[in-house]
Amino acid sequence: MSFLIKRTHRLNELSSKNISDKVRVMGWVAKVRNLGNMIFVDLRDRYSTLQVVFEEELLEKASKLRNEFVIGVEGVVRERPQGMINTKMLTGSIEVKADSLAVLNKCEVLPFQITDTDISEHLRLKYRYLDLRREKMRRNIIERARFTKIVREELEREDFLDIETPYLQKSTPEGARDFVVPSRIHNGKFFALPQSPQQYKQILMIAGFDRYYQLAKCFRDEDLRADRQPEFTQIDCEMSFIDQDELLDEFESIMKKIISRFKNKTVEELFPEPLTRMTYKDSVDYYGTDKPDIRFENKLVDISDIVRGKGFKVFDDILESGGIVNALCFKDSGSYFTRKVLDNLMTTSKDYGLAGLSWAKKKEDLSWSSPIAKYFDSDTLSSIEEKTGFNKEGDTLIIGAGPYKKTKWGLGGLRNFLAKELNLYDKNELKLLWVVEFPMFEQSEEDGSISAAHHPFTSPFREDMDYLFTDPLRVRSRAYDMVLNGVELASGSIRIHDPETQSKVFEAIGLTRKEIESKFGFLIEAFKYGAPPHGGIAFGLDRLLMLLLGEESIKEVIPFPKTNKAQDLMSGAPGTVSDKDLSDLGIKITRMEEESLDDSE
RNA sequence: GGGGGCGUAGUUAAGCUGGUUAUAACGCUGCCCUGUCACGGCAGAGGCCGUGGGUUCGAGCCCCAUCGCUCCCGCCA
Repeated sequence: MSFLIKRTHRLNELSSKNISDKVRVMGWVAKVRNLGNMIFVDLRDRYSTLQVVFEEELLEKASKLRNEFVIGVEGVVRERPQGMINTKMLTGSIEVKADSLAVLNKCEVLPFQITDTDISEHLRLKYRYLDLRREKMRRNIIERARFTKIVREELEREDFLDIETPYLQKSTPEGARDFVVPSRIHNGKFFALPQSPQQYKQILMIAGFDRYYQLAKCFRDEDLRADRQPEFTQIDCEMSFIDQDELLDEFESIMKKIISRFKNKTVEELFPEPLTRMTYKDSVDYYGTDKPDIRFENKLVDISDIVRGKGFKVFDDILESGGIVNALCFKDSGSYFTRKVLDNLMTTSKDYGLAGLSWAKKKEDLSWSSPIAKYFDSDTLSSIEEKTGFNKEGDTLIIGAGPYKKTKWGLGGLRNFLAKELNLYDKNELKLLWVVEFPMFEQSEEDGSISAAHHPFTSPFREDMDYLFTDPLRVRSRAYDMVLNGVELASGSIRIHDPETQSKVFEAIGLTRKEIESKFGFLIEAFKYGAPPHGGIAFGLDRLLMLLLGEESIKEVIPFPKTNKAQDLMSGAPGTVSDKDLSDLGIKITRMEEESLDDSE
């Protein structure tokens, strides 16, 4: 190619300022429009798209071009003729008249068109490199980079220090299943990939790096969801010499700045108010979840005391055995809640773990249309109206009754479901809040065992310490979540920093002294050498981006995600390893599914 | 581990109550076309209807099994 042209131009650099310039451009053929004696090619690179025009002696060569060929073109930038300006294109007022054309690489018949929007996820993941050429994915990947840059800048502005922690760690007994890595040098022993850099970041606090952050890859060997991948990225943070309120203030401010900058808005525009700090108890009471979506009101209203002993046996039996009766009021929703919808809702409610559901609708004359109204006198009905706001024509009341937890969480699920159906919120609104005062422990429904609700390094409320062994479920923890539009965005806690408390908590979750020593001995040992008070938080980067970009799945913001069966369709991972590697590792496979023997796919 | 949805040309879909040669759009191949930008026109190729079994005179359609993808529950400190 010509030595007069020093370099290849990025397509977004070219504009009407370059008219008459001789330029070289390279990229992919996005579209060919062959008019016979004139061929237009839309050329695409990472930055933009540009129309290239082929005429005369280049016609024959250009007529062979197909979608996704990689080409290099030298030519002259010129203005498009009058009326031929494409306002949808960044470079729509200009074009390049080609003087020469080099086909740098051809492209086979594509498994899908780059411009297609409705491709099966299977194909997209198998040909991820093609998928990533699509406009939306290209934008998402670029936006991800822009976002992490803002994250780093805002954290570093507050003196957070980027420090790496190891990927090969010790396996821990608590929490999710570990991805395990066998050790060759120590046959029979294993590393685990980190579920989070939790213990190392606490050690960093003890080492004196009072503000740490890391964009840390984390690994959990659990089943996948639309918002869950086996490896994902967290904005992992830890800081010393703070109490919970200071920490929440600090991260509230940082996160508001990060999101606002990313959205090109001011903090005042996006988050005019300080964030609500809702207790876990209130969150469950009013929203039936620990991650409430507060873009819409519709709180759960407890009407247990109103209906108690009024002669409706179903409710009375439930209340007598310690259950509750709760209602959800949807204003002006009569046209949605047809008889058919209400019947279907009975089935839907079972998906959310509710045993049953009742309902009431306000008729034109403000009387009740409801299968249960006949059991109650008018005083009771008006008490319910007063407490729930069920008072205008077209209002609908959804009533659930049963054990406390099941009923709250069930109605909470229904609340989200119905809000979506009824379009009760603005999709573009961002509603952040804190949920605080989580319980320290939770009890397994299977075997009744006690485990840490957050993780066992979380500091319990000092005033609840007395219940640690007598009534552990009553102990509250200094753990907190940041919630965005009903999605858990971040999770953190003030940590334990003295060896005695840490040992007690390990004991409370049933670890023996020996287990504590072998798994966490180094941490307890470290606490003995001047551990500062500290706490931290970790934000799910993928989830946050998913919400900010309006995507439904984190696969849309991760360059190379796994399928729901935790496979990489492009590379075929996971695969088998050679017998030699296995024997080096001292590993013998005793049970192997037949399909995994055949690694050819 | 459990439940729901989907599987038909390269792709996205249609295919009625089981009935002739399984449709369409985009893509692909060839020809025509000098201002297109969803270019247009003409002609054409392309299918083990995921796979295996069954019911039936007859199956893309019904039944059973199986595989794959996907969503949800369990699980995810």
